[in-house]
Amino acid sequence: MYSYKYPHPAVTTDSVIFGFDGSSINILLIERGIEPFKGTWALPGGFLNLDETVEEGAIRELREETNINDVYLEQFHVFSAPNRDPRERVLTVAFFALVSKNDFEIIAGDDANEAQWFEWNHLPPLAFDHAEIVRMAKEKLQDKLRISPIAFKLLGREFKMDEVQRIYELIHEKRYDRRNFLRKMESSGFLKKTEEESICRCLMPPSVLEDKSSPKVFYVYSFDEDAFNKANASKEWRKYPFDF
Amino acid sequence: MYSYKYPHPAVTTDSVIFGFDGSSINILLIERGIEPFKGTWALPGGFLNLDETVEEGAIRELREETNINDVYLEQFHVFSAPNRDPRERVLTVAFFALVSKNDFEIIAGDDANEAQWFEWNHLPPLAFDHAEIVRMAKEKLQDKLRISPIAFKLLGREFKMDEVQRIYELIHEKRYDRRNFLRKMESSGFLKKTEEESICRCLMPPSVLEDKSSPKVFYVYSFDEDAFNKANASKEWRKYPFDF
DNA sequence: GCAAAAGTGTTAAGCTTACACCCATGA
DNA sequence: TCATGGGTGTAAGCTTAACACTTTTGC
Repeated sequence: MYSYKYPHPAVTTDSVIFGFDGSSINILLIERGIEPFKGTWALPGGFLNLDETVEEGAIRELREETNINDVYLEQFHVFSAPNRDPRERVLTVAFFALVSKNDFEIIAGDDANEAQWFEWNHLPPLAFDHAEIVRMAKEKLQDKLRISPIAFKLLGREFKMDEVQRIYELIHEKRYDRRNFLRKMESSGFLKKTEEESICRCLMPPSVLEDKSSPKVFYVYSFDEDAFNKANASKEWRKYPFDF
Repeated sequence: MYSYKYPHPAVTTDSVIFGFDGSSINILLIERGIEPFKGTWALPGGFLNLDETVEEGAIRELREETNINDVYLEQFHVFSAPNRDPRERVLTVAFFALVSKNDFEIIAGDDANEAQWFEWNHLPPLAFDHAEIVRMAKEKLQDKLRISPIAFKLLGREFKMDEVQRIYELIHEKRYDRRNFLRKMESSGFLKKTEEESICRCLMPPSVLEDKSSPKVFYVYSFDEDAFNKANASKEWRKYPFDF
């Protein structure tokens, strides 16, 4: 037992993991294996250890519960309604994470029966106040997308421009003109167009590569994170290259 | 004594209160009356009660420690390094608040020796990790200022346009052209220009009002919060009317 | 009287938006 | 061959940025 002179709340972290699969945005949920809300879908997360920061706790829980490692993670809000957990006073620090869905093999662990992706507009009923947490995560993601090149964290190292456009369209719930989108994105100066030669090697399935009869060329891009960080530090760039 | 099966961190709230006095931005600090860091300046804040949200806790602490009531308050980050407080594991939810400095009479209360405003670029050494908290608060304030009409919370109900401009210049550390600033601000559509007649009544000291010899007319504005909220809800407005 | 602040328009450059056709690919 | 996706340019409208002089006020 741990005793304190004054009452202390329990503290958890919960993570809204957004995963893009090339055509839709998904959120990773786990089915709770223990009470309360046993059998209900919930955000991955859990109690904070006393020797770790909330960031470290969130990362650990992701690894333990879903087998997801090494992702972009950002805290966005504390949810603290006194009765949000029926067991005791539990305050949660909410994070969102962005991943390329296909980069991970999801494996449910620990006190989760199952871990599964859901299309982000068709989530099942959620435990606790997790629906509210998801709602706010979407809002914060939208805001953040406008001012930083966060979209690329939903993609692999190389990607086609229309995948980027799809992400912006899904998050902002808006359609964009293909040519205008391309032009503005390229003019940010942080996207490298991969040499056409290498394109075939990178993205085509082997069966296609072997057929030398046609070029099969598409432009493939990668995000130049170093260039961005340098420009960002010196504050010498257009106000909002990623505001669409 | 309060006992738990698992260890729980203590939870506090800390608030960075930005106050504008017409020419500079200030931060309200208290001098700690108790150990640790007794006699050192620190952000107002304190331990969370178990029957209140973090927002309610932050508001209560402000009232108790500084006599500030009824302000705009927004949480922006959780600071959770395991050793940030020498006493025990303490995790803090940081808020920032915006006030018109002259609206409040600051009275130190509780476990504070004194409460005092400091020009925000000349703060004394701070207790705990409060310098880091202030640093991040300034960053978040800058971001938030770009996308929302938060500047007006630093001003009274009526204000002159150059006060608004001064706020933007101080926060973004940048000078703006007076005419361009005025034009863009007015074109947001959310500023009401007070009738010139009423200006004399509102802002002039009585001694000046009695001297009828000259008009003493300045344009005075107020922010139309209702119009903004309505427009904001319907999402039918220019992308960033407040991005300077 | 003099220094400081408030009022006021125009122009050029840059950015955003709208729009249509051709070619290659895969079914 | 037909539907789909990917590649490409231009013109109009809007927003921003740069710029100076006059009047009023407070000292």
